[in-house]
Amino acid sequence: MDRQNTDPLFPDYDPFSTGEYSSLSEISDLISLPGSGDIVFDESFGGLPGLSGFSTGSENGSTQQGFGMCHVSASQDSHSPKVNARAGAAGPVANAATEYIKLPPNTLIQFVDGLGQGSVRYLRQVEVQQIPVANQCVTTEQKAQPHLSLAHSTAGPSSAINTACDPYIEPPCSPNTELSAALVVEECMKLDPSSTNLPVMSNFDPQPEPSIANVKKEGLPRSPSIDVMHLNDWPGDFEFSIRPPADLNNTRKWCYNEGTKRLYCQPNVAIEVHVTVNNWQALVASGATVRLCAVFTDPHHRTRPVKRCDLHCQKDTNPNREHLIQVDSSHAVYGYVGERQVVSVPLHAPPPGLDHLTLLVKSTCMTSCLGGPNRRPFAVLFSCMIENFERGRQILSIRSCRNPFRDMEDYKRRISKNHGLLNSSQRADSGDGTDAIANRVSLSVSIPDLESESKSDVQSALESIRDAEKFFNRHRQMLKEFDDKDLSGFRSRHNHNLTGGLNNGPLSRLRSDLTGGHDSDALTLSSDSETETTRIKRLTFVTSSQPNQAVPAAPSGLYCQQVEKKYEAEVVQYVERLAALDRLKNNFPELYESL
Amino acid sequence: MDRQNTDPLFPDYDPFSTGEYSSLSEISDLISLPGSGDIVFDESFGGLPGLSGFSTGSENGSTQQGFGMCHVSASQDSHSPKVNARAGAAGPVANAATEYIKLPPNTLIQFVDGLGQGSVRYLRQVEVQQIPVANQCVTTEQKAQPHLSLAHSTAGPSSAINTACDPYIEPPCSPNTELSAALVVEECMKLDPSSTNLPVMSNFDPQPEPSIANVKKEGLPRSPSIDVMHLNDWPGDFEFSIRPPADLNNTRKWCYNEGTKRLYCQPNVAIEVHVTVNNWQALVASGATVRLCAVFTDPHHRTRPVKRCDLHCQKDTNPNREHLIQVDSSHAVYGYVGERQVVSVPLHAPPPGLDHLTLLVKSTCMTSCLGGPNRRPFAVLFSCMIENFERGRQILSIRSCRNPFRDMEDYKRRISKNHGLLNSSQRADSGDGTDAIANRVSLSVSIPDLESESKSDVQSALESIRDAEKFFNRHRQMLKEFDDKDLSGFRSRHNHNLTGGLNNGPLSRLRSDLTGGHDSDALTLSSDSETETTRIKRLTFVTSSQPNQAVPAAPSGLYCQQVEKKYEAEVVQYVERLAALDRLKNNFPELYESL
DNA sequence: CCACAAGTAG
DNA sequence: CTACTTGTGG
Ligand SMILES: [Zn+2]
Ligand SMILES: [Zn+2]
Repeated sequence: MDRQNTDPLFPDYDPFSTGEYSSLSEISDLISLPGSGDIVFDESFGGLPGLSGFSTGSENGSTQQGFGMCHVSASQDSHSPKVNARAGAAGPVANAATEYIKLPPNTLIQFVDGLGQGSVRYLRQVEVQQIPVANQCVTTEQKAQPHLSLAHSTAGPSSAINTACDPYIEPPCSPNTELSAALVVEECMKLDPSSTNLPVMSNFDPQPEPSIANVKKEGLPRSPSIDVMHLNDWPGDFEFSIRPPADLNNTRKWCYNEGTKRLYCQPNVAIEVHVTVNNWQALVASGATVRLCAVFTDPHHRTRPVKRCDLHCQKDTNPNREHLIQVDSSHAVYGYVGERQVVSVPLHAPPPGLDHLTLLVKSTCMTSCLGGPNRRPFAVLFSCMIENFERGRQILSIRSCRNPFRDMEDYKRRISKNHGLLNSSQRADSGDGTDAIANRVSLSVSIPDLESESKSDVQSALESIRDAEKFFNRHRQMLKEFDDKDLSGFRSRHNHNLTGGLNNGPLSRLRSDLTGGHDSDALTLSSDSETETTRIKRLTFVTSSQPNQAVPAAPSGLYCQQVEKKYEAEVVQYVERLAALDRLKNNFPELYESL
Repeated sequence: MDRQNTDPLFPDYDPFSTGEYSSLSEISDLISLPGSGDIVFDESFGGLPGLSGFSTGSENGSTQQGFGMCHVSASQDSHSPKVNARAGAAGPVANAATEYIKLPPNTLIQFVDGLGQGSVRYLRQVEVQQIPVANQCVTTEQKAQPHLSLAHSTAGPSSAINTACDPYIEPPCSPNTELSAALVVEECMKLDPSSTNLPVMSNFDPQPEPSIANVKKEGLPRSPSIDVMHLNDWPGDFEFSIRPPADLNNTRKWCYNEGTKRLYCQPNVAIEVHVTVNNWQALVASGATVRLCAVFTDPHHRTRPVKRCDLHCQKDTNPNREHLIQVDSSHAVYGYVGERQVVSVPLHAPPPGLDHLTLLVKSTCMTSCLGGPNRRPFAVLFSCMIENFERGRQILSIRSCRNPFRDMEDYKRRISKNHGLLNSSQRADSGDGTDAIANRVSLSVSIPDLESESKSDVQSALESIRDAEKFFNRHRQMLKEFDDKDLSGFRSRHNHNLTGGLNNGPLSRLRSDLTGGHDSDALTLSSDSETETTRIKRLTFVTSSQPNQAVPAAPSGLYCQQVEKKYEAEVVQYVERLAALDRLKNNFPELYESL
């Protein structure tokens, strides 16, 4: 995976050029690994194009503010130390099971452990492999040596049950894995992820009796560290839950995808979110609040706080203008937990007849805002807080954009297309589409025999349709360019003829060319239903050098189109596409109508 | 022209809602017009969505920094005062001769004249009409009452000769017009611009003898006020001129459009610009410099300084990081003229054998940078400065973007397309393209008879080609959606059958549908050159209910394609497009090859 | 260099 | 809602 520097402001900076860097073993000497510890990537690292930070869970297993750490495990082989860490790559990251990014050279690595700290500038590029979540985090040489569990309390987000969450959000994983969604840093070497797979320890624990006082507070996450590593719904003892707007949406300002559980909304448009718990009295009496906090769903940016972009922040005049996520309520309290913006709304009993509270939640920036979310998808973490302890959480994935409906549809399309392409993406591609004219021949009706094909029927059908798309795409492009180029060049040369030109001038020649000479050249099209009165004067299709010929009579119900032989391939292909579509319409109307 | 609020951050704010505002006459009472004066729109005005400022020339007739003023002329009728002003509307503005924008209500208007100042909040919406440049600025009721010339010196930019400039740049206009490119504010009333047109006073003056000392400095623009209202080339006494990179460009980082005289370049990529004068000795001896200053080409933003965007400015670490336009030279001096960033490079004699100096000019932001140029095209004003007097100027229109080549081509395309559409845009459009299937019929071969058409031949040909484009576009879109939707729905329902399904299962049914049932249904295609060995097994085109029929023999050189009658229209149209293209290729190869 | 993403305008 | 614009990624 070659990642290029595409930063518009530093086009000449190549963070991944090779040849001048020392080896990883040099690094290991420099930092003289003491066995295990943490590596901190400082701000300068985060400022490098292509990478936005580096972090890992700390010993207490929870979140990390700002730029993170790498947990370092000393390898048995002292010559090839390995680093367990999370790395953040800027920009969208594919959901592939295994993903490699590269660390730019000259990254300043600060090493921290119990004995003190040091720093080292890492000079050589390195690849970072993302190990799928819910797999144990191990290094290559360490033969699947499972880390011992740190024995978290049974309560808390990591012991959640609800696994249905946004696809961007990693499924819940065992708290035993000290570093979930971990990355293995190693020197230019890719691992087969299957070799490092470990069985997932699913420690499902029965919920204790819901109560305020009796809960073991040591086991609950304390407020100053929001656990952003486990973005799974966790109703908790009080069955805290949120209900996104699941109903009538007459405006075009937001929409909700039930399948992906993602809310698409325009910025600064408040969305109703219903909050329910199982014991309003107890919670209200205890001063419980709902705390909202934005978190990047992508694990690579998980540890970075989600902020507003500078531009919109400056334009805003509200006192809470720094806050990306806001709640339209006079009771809303805006604050910070570390660098993370949070807004809290005290719980109060819902009005009689209702079992839920309604929060008017809005995002004040767009997911795409540069300098803010910066195209990184994020979610809002709804936490039920009692005395600064989190007693339940719910995730609402949010995409704040100008065209919510369009984007939701586009997303669905993309997903289904990716699914369709998954198994057939490796086939030999017919024609690379560099030259519309020259390649047209190669597109000629080379539909493989489906009967003897080893590929699945659906795949073959899909490829056929995809070919059709390419085909039309190419023609469209050609015509477009023709249109543009033609007239710009043409008009400049023949501009004097534009009005009142003679019939034998260049323009009339063009006209004649376009109409095929004169109407008597036109092929009469045989058709048994077209009447003379409805027939429109048509352009002819034979070249002017081709004399008109008698048209063979078409069988009833069929239409016979005569064209020059050189057009045969294209016409065949075109008609084939038409027919395939039509057949699908007839035989799978439910599929077709969904278009 | 209804302009809607599309600011993503204030979607609910409607600056143009009506019904709650007082009338313009109320305003007139409040400000009690003293005859004439200036109205100042403050920062809060500029912060409103849809408008970026309001300004006019002051009494000395030159530029205005920051938010500008309206010159107010008391009307004879005291009940309807009129305001002459320039208004700046955010966002791209069409180049139409007459353009209306609206002033949002509650705009704070500060009135300033010799007697003092006052302010008023203007409560009612107002329309502002842009009068084309080089027209006298008059108000409606004032019957074309020409302002007396302020008698500028004959030297200076406004008396320039060179009128060849970027299309975005307004042509030079007479200095007599106190407010060029002026706007007339009036209450919800549009004017016929022709009724206010005044004859343009073209005061072309012979150039005085070139010299340093003898020039009448009072007539030359002094440095603190850069004249941005006349963005035309003005070589001046010393024949100051610049030459953009007119030659070999092997990189893909920039390009130059000779026709529009616009430079397309990536940000932070230095471009060679050659500077020539007719007397190096005199200029160098007098300490002359070349001063570069960015100016928005659009008259609506002309008076606003061009700045870098905050994001890129913050990321930069150079001392000159605030400067959008930079010169790669150790002699470059960065400074400000008012709010405008300028960079000056002292002139020195070119090396022997050369007649020009080379400046390495670069833009550090993109034209599209939000918070900076913000998609507003700008140009670099090259001024030959001697003792803070401008003695010559040249304009270089610049577009700084990521894909210079693509954008240049796109621009050419757009221009030529607009030209092509200019006279035929009012024709009844066939099919609005909302439904691909339903509208396909309406697209059926309705090519008008070119012989009897009153439109020009070229226009007709163009329309035909454009129709073809639409046609292909529609098909492509349909196929694309079909592709996407089809498999997503299909796979979810038939996923269990994807491997090892029986031949009579749903998949085999789909396959059969796609292949037209079985191969024996295929129409054999009559063609006199296709051999059996090269023939590829084809999908069939008739529906399964349609029995196979004998294919009529095609005439030699022709190919006969039989299809169901319902496909007739589409096939006819398709073939027609093919043939039209081909004919153009044969008869106008020079046009075709330029594709 | 192409396709996609996503804001913007009519 | 459609088309266009324009940065981004492969
Ligand atoms: Zn923003
Ligand atoms: Zn910028």
